[in-house]
Amino acid sequence: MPNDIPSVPEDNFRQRVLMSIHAIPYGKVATYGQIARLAGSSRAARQVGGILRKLPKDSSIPWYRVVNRSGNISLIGPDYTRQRTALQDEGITFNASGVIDLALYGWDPSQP
DNA sequence: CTGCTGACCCAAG
DNA sequence: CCTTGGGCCAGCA
Repeated sequence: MPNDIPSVPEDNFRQRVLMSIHAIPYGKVATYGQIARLAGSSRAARQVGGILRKLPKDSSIPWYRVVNRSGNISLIGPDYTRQRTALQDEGITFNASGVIDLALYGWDPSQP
């Protein structure tokens, strides 16, 4: 059983990824794998990052609310700082290792 | 069409 | 805890 979502195959994967990210609530974060799953391709976590890389700067999408499985920011350099600052502005805290506590700030789509 | 790439993830050791 | 190795799959040259 290879796939998760059989229907709506016409939808662009990209569009659904962006939609899923847009649904992340303020003050919460989601992982790349989580977004991939929500977009219908549970194993396309890598692609999520690829899409975000190409994202326009003036996008209304909260790209910074996406982190990797360990609760860490995958970006490097100035981009790392930009994302971290944006998250801290929403009240999200990092531990000494620069890791977000996903049990605390991880988004659970089934919870309002 | 083929091949390489990567803001990832997981299981083993 | 860390390191390896393999898998995945949408873009892009």
